[in-house]
Parts: sequence; C-alpha cells; structure tokens
Amino acid sequence: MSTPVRVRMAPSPTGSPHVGLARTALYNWAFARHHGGTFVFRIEDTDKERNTTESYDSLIDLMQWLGLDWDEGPLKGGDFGPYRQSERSDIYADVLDRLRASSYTYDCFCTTDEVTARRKASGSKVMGYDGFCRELTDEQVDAFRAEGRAPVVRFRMPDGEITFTDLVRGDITFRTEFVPDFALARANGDPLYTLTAPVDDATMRITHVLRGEDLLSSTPRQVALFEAFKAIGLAEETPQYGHLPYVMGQGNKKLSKRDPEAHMELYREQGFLPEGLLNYLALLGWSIAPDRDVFTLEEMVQAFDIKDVNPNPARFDLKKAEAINTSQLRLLPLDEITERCLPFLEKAGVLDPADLPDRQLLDQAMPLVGERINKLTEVVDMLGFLFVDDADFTRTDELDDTGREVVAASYDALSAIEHWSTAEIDEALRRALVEERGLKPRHAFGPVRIAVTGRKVSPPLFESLELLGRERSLARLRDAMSA
RNA sequence: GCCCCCAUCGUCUAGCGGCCCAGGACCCCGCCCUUUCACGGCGGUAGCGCCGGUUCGAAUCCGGUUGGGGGUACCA
Repeated sequence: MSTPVRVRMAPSPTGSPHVGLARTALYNWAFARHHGGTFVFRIEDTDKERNTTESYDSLIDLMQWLGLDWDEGPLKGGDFGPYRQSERSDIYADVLDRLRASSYTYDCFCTTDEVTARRKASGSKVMGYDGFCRELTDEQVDAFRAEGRAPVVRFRMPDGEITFTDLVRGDITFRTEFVPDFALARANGDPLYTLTAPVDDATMRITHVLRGEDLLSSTPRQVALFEAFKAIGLAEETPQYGHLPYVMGQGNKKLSKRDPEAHMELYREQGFLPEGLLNYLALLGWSIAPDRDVFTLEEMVQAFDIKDVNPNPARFDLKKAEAINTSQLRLLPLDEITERCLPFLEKAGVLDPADLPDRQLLDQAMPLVGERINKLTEVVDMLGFLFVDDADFTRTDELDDTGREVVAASYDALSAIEHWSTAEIDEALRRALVEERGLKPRHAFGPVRIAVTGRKVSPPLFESLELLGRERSLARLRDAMSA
C-alpha cells in the first residue's frame, strides 16, 4: 500500500454514543495506528433537527476517555478542515453545482406520495424513486415551478452493475436497477448525508472507510458518486470499503439506542476500565489469537488486520465484558487502581481525596480489595464502612439473637487485646468463638462482620478490624449487641 | 415484496482440504483454597443448520435450501 492510510470516524451527534459506535471507532483507530496512518474524527451534523451539543460533547468526551486519540478533527484541527459538516456548506454547494453542470444530477419535483403511487400502479417490486424527473423538458420544469414546487437534487445512477471489494466480505455486486436515484440535497437546499459523507471522504482524502454493516447497501451509491467525483476532478481514488458486523443486543436485534445496555456512559459509570471495555469490544468481530483474549491496546495495534475481521454479527454479552474488565483490572498496579477508584469514592461521598487521613486510610485498605473487585464502583460498597462517620453508620444486614451473643463474646475477647493487630485479633476471636464456644468459623465471624462493617460481604475481617481501629470497632460491637 | 449480508458450543470466537471424533474464553456445573463475598486454581457439560455435489479426504471449496439480520427516506 503506497498511499498513506487515512481513515475516519464520522458519527452524527444525536443521542448518547453507543457501543457499536465505540467498536467502529476502535477498529478505525487500530487500523490507522497499525498502518502508521492518520485517524480523522469528523462530525456529521447535517441533520439540524436531531443534532445536540450535549451529544457532540459526549462524543468528544467518550473518545478521550477511551484514549482513542485522533490526528485531525475537533480540538485538533488539520489540513482538511473544517471537521464539522455544519461548517462545510460552501463546499457541498460547490460540488452540487459542478455535479449539476456535468449532468450527474437532476432536479426532481416529485412528492413522496406521487412516487409511491406510481410504484404501486406499475406493480414494480422495487421501492424508492422511479426516475420520473430524469428527462424533464424545460416546459415541465417551468410548470412545476409555477405550482410552487421546489426540487430536490437527485443523483443519476448509471445502468449496469456496481461491484466493489469489501475489506471484510469480499466482492459484492449490486445491479443498479435496484438502487434508485437518490437525493443529494433537500428542496430547501440543505445537503444530505448521501452527499456530505462522500464529499468529505473525497476532500479529506480518506483511503479506507470502515463502518457499520447498515451502510453496506448504500455503498453502490457512494461508488457511483465517486466516479462522478473523479470526472469533475474532486477525487482521484475511490476509497476501499469495509463493513463491520453488527453489535446485537438481547434477542436477535441490532443493539439500538433504545436498549439501555447500548450506551457507553453506562459502563463508564459502572466503573468499567476503558482498557476493559475496549478489549471486550475488540473481541466482537476480531480475535488476537486462538488461545487468548486479554490483551493491551498496543498489542491490538500490532496485530490488527482488517482482513481478520469476522463478518458475523456479534451479541453483546455483559458477563463476558465484565470478565474481560476484571482481567484488565488485575493487570493494573495497585496504586493505579487506587487512583482510578478515587473519583468513584468521591462521587459516592465516601471520602474526600484531598483529605490526607482519608487518603492514608485508603492506601492501607486498598491492598485488601484491589484483587477482589471486578469494577471500580465496587470499592464504594466494599470500603464504605471504614470512612463513614459513626453517627451515620448503619447495618444493611441483620443480626439475630445468637448473632448478638457472638458479638458480645467478641467484644469481651477483643477488649482484652494488648496490641490491636490483625494477628492478635485473629487469635483472640478464634479462641473465644471457635475454640471456646465451638462455633464453625462461618457462624463465628459472620455476626462480627455484620456488626463492624454492616454487611455480610466485606474485605477480610481481621484486617478490616485492624484498620477500623480499636475504639471504633469496639463501639460498633457494643452498639450491635443491643441492636 | 425486492435487494444485500450472515451461518462452528447458550454467547464471543479459532479453524483458511488431511494437524479437528473441532481449540480458547464467558456462562453453567462440580471440586480445591477459605474468616464472609469475591479472587485464584483444577476438572466437566455443550457446537460445525439441512441437502446435494467436488475430492482419496470437507467445519473448511461449489450449488441449493432453511434460518437470522440489514437496507429499501427530502435520517445518519
């Protein structure tokens, strides 16, 4: 491949970014990095009705969080800008003029109702536009205008068939009788995505278009358009297309924006690692090796080949996503995990990262939980008991009468301890509860755990007691006896 | 309806004619570790949609069939 690779990610800022989009972004990014090419980030905001600035912001935010850095685009600039279609109107208008001057397009005055009525009457199996206005005379045009009709601009599809080599599926052929003349601009003059995307790909010198399978059937239009672009001197090469498999949700439908699990922000809020999510997303249609599925982004860049992408649709499986995330978490050094937990702890009101004693306590506690959590948010429930003010401490799990007796015995045993250390706590509790009272460990330590941490589930008990400190521990035990 | 795409364990996949009576991961089920829950370790169940070809030999190639999915806009 002699010409340098240029790929792009071109989302439209409508709604919150979803996982299919992220997967497409990842593959484009990995492809660009693998080939030492350029990754362009472009915003397709031609639909004024549906675009929102919140969506635009969250798109940028998501890409930054994932660490998929772009070489050209918003916040970055580049030689082929602007990178928001809303700022490229003059470019589209110019292309439209040139296309019209060369008769690649024509004005169409038909209404949707008229077209479907004609289709129905003719008994045609093909839907969509029927080419009615292709060869209008000047008189007919005048008559339509006299009626007050404004035309949409349509592209004249050539006869015959169009074949292109899909990077993930191989050769695909469409007969153009099944791809009707399509609109490039609205009657009010606004360009449509059917025009803007190819124009941007051409002017930005995009070499490879990797996008969702939903765009597969529109590819013949783009290929035909590119022929016209070449004729009017706008493009020299048609990009190569590769259509990525769908990401499906529950059941057998494509994951849509209506599915809650489709939204990327959900995973971020749940405490997924960008590394974990990206690793999992990479697996939806690609694999790095027959016997391995946990890897770093660098390894992916190294190994990624678009030809290895599997064309099958893939179902998003939350359980596996979590498992991969866990594996990525285990790869992180403890202080890194701590650092990443901070925002979640702060947001939950567990601690103030700026508070030094809190930070020190956290650093002591993290070794107990760093290897047990699967997602960052889990530290909140796991460590909350250590930081909560005594006045606000509550138990979410209940103690029964025998539990209270165990707690009382524990209180006595622990009161007598000389040094408040894990080893002595262990020894004292074991002797008082297991040896003297003959309790099974499960029944011995369970009530103590609930008394002190408020929950049946917690970090290791003796260590937790040590960190909590003698006074607070004993206070909680005393409190639990009468609860 | 028409056009296009897809087809290996429940799920994600490896497999690009013999190495496969199909390998890995998740899930699930046992067992081990164990102060809870986890984590971790070990083991197990489970799959090439169907029918024809091609070939000495097919999960792998071809055709058909069935089943899924997507597209059919003055949305992207």
